[in-house]
Amino acid sequence: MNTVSWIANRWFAISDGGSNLYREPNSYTPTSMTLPNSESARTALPERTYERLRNLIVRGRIPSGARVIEAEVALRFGVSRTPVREALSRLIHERYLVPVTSGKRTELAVAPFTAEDVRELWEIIGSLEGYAASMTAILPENRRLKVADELRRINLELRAAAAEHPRNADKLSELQTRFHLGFVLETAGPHMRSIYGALRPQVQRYEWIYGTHAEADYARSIAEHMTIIAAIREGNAERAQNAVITHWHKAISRTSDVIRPAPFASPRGKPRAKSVKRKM
Amino acid sequence: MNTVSWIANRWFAISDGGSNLYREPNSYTPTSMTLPNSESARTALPERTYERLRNLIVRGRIPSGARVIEAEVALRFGVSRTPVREALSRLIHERYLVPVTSGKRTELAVAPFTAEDVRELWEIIGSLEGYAASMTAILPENRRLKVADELRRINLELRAAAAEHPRNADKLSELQTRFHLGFVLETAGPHMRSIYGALRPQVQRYEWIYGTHAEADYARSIAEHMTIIAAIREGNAERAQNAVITHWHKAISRTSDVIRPAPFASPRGKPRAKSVKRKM
DNA sequence: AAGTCCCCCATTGCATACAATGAGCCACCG
DNA sequence: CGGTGGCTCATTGTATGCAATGGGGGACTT
Repeated sequence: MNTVSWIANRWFAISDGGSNLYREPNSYTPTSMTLPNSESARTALPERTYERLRNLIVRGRIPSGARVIEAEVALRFGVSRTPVREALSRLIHERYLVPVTSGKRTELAVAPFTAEDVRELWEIIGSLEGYAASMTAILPENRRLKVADELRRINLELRAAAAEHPRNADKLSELQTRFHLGFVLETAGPHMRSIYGALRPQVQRYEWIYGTHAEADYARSIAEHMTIIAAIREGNAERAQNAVITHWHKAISRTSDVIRPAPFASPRGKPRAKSVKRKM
Repeated sequence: MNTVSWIANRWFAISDGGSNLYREPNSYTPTSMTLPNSESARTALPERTYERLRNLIVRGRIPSGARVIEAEVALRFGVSRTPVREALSRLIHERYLVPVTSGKRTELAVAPFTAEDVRELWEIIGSLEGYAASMTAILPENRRLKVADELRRINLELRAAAAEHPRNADKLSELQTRFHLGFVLETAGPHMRSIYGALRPQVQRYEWIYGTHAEADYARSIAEHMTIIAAIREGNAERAQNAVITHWHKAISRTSDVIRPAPFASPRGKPRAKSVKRKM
């Protein structure tokens, strides 16, 4: 009765970018969206595993609702379950993965897309970016102008990418992310980087899905970006903050409109791996 | 030259509250600040370990700068290193712990108090709470009034606690936290809960230290709280948001003033545990 | 054929084993 | 007596072992 109905099937044969086995025709090399993390993360493997998995999720390679199994990831990535476990734990806390079982053992699946998530995430990121934009707008003029120029460049790239046929969802969502990183990182301290770095890819995940819809509109978003750039250029903190918050508010409906209510469940019962063997 | 100079000594013989070995005379039973986390966290042990450690840090029982050692925690808590590792990883990402080594092996210490942290944390939490307060202020009148009454009750408790001699830093920081939780949780979705739940105890940690200073002022803070309550009561979203943001801005200087620049380093060299043995 | 029960195994949770690293200390040398 | 280089062990990083759980499918009954 309380069954989670959106659990999808397995995600096999997925190109990763991490282990460059295969690169899709329409692929776009990600600029390692992980923020320049001053002090290096704890270790290599858990961090790397986290990034690879998150990239797969954000860029739709592991679809919403798919089960994610520790041993399977470990096998595919060629590491033991321990670092995978650490990565999964982090992905749970950042809400890329959600538990799908009731009992003690927690089985995991990629979080579904929901309209409530859009509203909440967009509001939160609006607040944070609004503050960041206002801080950026009061930087010394030379830095402001440099940021504005960079943002303008990215925005033009975005316009070009939106005009392509077919569109490249990887590239589009990546450029949108880079635009916002462009002014947020300018003034962010370590806490902001940490929070924003965990949150922004959540948004990017929705942007990616948005980009796969043929009728997706980018013109309005690009125009709103220009307002933000102008405010930063002229050094008007309040206007910059308002422009950012307005941008995100307007984006809520644009995005919600193309979110499918819920992906379908698997054909019969919950799929279980046929056999996840040891390293072989 | 680049040595981390604030690494303090070990934290032994610390009362926990978790394993109720010993309760200090001036102690205050914490209302498990962990947010009501709808879907249960992954498991028992890592979550529980995380909470216990975070509580020890927030309430000053493991002092800023102290080394935290996996095996030692495991021993003291009576669990294996695996769940401890998961907890530590989370505490790192939420910036309660920081790496103190340069090489590959990451040794950990409790994050130092810094004035930059205060500024950044207070600004971030101000943005988030400002939004939350504005949402709370537009709730239906009956709920608003209920929230306002609850906030008023907590604020009076806080005033009473501030008048005690000697003051109880545990109780004071706990009440401050509960005041803010009082309106944030009212409208928070899962993402906000997750972010705020990781961030708020960081602030509480500073509030705790603040509370240990005899000359700490609470009157102004309590008065600002009343402004917030009034705005929520009358349903004025903009005023509520501004009241909250102003409150946090004013708190920045109050708090920074009592932050010692840096705790001192250990007498000679970095202390190492004499021997952390197996379960015995 | 439909229903029910039970057993099996896929998967997780936790503990432990093993390898690697690098900081301090001691011995030795100047 | 001060410097220095190598050794040792405290501590972390990763892998693996082992127990527990519970969902699903197959076997059995009717």
